[in-house]
Amino acid sequence: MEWNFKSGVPIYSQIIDELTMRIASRAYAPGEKLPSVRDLAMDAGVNPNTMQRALAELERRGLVYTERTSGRFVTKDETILQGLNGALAGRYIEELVDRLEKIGMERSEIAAAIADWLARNN
Amino acid sequence: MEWNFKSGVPIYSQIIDELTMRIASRAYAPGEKLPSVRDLAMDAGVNPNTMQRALAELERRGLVYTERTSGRFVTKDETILQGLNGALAGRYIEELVDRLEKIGMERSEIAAAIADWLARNN
Amino acid sequence: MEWNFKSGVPIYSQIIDELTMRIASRAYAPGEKLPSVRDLAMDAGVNPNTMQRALAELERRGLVYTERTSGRFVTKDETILQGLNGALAGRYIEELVDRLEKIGMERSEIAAAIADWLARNN
Amino acid sequence: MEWNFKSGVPIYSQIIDELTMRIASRAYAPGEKLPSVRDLAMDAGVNPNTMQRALAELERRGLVYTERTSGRFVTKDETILQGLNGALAGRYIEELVDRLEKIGMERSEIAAAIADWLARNN
DNA sequence: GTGGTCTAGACCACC
DNA sequence: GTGGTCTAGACCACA
Repeated sequence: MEWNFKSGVPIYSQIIDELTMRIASRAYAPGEKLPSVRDLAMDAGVNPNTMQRALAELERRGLVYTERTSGRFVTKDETILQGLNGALAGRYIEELVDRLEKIGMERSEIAAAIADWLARNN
Repeated sequence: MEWNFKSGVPIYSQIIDELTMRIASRAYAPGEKLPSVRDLAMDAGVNPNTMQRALAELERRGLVYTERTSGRFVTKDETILQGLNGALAGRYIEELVDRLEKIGMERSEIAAAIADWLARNN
Repeated sequence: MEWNFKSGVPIYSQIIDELTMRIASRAYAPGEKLPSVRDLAMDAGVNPNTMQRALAELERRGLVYTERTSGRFVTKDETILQGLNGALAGRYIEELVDRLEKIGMERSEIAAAIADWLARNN
Repeated sequence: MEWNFKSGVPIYSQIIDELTMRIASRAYAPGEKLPSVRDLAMDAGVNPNTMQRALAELERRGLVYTERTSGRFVTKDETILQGLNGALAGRYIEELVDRLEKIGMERSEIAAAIADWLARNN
């Protein structure tokens, strides 16, 4: 697993994104115990407090839950996990469209380009 | 314009990507004179040698050309600029598909999700 | 049992309140022997002198009595215990009304809100 | 204004409660600029980070909003402020009922005691 | 000046 | 060992 942080964006926010992605992709499976805050922090090369902050936010969003003395676990709520996929997909698609519009493509061209790409790389 | 570099990826390569994007999006218009290497380097907060290396590569790719005594200019070759758009678009689309596959979506779901998104955000 | 002391209020006074509450709620039953001053002090994390002062005041109020050689006991006088309930209830109710007035509610609104709450949580 | 913190309860959480109360009571009026994080922190005798955390939570709840470089302001959204009153009132009433039940009173006695108190102190 | 982020290091409760 | 809280102090962007 790689932890590449862009400058100019809060690290804790990038951590949230990365962990969200791992949960959505089931790299961290539902019900699975996450590494400890300290381990995750060391792995990512950040301060435990920073990792703690990211995990607290994930908990607020219902993606993980805390078992006081034994650790944090990925939610088993499939409703949340499904919604997660939809939300992430939407964000990613929007980012693509933004990028393509930024280089001057119209919505119709974008749709065509994607359809074309998918046809050629199926 | 922002210069946010990810760690773990060669800076000069990220510079190439950024400048390519600016040329493709016509932020640097065809025939326009680019800022000096020194200015670009300072702006990006990198060593001038690094910026020089990136520009040399762009020149090799035909995106810019050097006027010996007066500086570097964006190519006016529309064929190249058009091809650039296609290439960039392809890379972006591929990245999206990768991301969506990473969170467990099938090609068919991906196509559906994009079509859906475009329909809802037209 | 928890002993959480607010700063800014004399500890012995908070101890009196807490013990009064325990007696009113029959957590310390009528006629029951209280723990020793030293034990109570250790449990509350205060100086034995402080606990002693609080117990003396409870004795003055007739809530406990001292059996010279065997310790302190909760009063068995039901009149006192009943009065205690009334007094405590009055204090609690007053505190609630104060709080609600502090956030801008009128007496009539307060009465309505309480009635409403009791109806919904019966 | 007093800042008395109970031990055993996170300070930032008590700060949230206190500030919520001040907003609900219009001690901090809608649209009013709050003191700076640093000033509030000094006033409460806590670390600025602790105050920051509390304010971030209030912002998440929509009670305050941030104007990047000029400070934090109380929301002007009357809907939120009204809802706040209801929520706070509910919490306070529940706490009273809990207390009275703890000293052995039945719901019917509680209702009677409150009605009685209000009648005597109108 | 403002809010926001990050780190380093401490201490606590829980089991 | 686990998560949670708090402090002290630094640095940044913004206007």
